[in-house]
Amino acid sequence: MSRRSDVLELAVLGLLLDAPMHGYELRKQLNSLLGTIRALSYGTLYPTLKGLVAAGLIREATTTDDTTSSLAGKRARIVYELTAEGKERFQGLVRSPGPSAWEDENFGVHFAFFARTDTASRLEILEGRRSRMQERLDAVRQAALRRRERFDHYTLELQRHGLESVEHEVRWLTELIDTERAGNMTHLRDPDKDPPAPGR
Amino acid sequence: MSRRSDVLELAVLGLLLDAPMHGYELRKQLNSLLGTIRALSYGTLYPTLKGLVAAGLIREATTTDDTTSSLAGKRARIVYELTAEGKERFQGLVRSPGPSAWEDENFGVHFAFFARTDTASRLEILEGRRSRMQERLDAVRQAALRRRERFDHYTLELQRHGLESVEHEVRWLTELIDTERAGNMTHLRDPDKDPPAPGR
DNA sequence: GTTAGCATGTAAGGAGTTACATGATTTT
DNA sequence: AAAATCATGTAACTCCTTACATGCTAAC
Repeated sequence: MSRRSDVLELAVLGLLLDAPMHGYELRKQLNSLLGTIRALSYGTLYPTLKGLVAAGLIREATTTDDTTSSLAGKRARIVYELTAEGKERFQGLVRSPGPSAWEDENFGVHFAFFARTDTASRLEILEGRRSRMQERLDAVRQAALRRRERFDHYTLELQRHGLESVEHEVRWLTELIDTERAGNMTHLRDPDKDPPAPGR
Repeated sequence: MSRRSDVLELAVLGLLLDAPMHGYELRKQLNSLLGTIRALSYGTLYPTLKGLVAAGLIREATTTDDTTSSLAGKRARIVYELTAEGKERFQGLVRSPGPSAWEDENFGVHFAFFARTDTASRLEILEGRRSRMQERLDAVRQAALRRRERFDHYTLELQRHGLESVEHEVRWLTELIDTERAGNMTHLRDPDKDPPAPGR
């Protein structure tokens, strides 16, 4: 039970799509993926994994592979891999993201799996995110106009820096959108037809 | 009961220090203060206010002031004001911030009340924040070096933009720190001796 | 006179963390 | 042999949101 968030589900499935992994390793990958900003705890991760197993999206890998060292079937670690349903679910999550994908907390994760999607989905997320950011710009600018009296030097400085950061992100997003629209990603293959070579 | 977070307490006390207010108004101020990023809900705010009253830090203002319109003592709104203990508590929070002040969620609130502090406290927060940001830079850079293989184009792009943003913030912080150290804030008065004129 | 905004509140629940508990393996 | 790190898990708790419930006032 205990409904897990879509973004965590997406992240776990996405990582397991690249390679089967056990929980501990998964957490490290997850934290480096999220840019050391969010540090997901075991108290969240392990129950989530159990939930995903119960939902039939992942399974415990029975294959006792000894790629790491010479421990034969000791079963200290539990390696998880995607089921067919899990792969489908991942495609579903990554292809029809919905508004939550352009929230601060979720955008990064969706972006990180862009290589697993198509141009349409990428554009949906990038453009949604840009709209969000532009709304934020408008809101702050209007607030600044409405009452400039009650803000002291520091508050104004904070606001100014905030605006600058958001403007910077908007420019970045615009560049990415233009590149996607142009479609001349000569250095990238279409992940639908020809998925990029996995890690090792 | 229900221990409230220090940052929320700081924000509420800080706003009430400027002017007594009722909950609804407080929420709007709070949200514009936090740059429209966090939208604090009533479900958090009102219980917090009750908690602060119970703790003796704020009180319901008995003075039925009719600055807004001609509603005589109808008691639709509950205007809160700081007690002497509340003012002390605010000074305590703002003067000895501790490590939590340079976290993402709290830094902005502390910064917004810089005008109510002294140079030493400001520098403590600014320098702590800058250290945090530099640690983050180091972590990402090392992660990028350790395994450059398994990152695809998009992941790298996300990482690059993240680095750029954090570098931008570090430069900003450095400027602010230099200004504080130089002490030539000629356009600002010392808030200890001569607090800046409140809103209206 | 009804819609929109002001204003206050509560109950239930979501999404996570912290702290704890356990044991195996690797390094010093 | 001890310390560090790997690895898995649970229980309690925190902080906050959502959804609901209520009533008043301003605008159209």
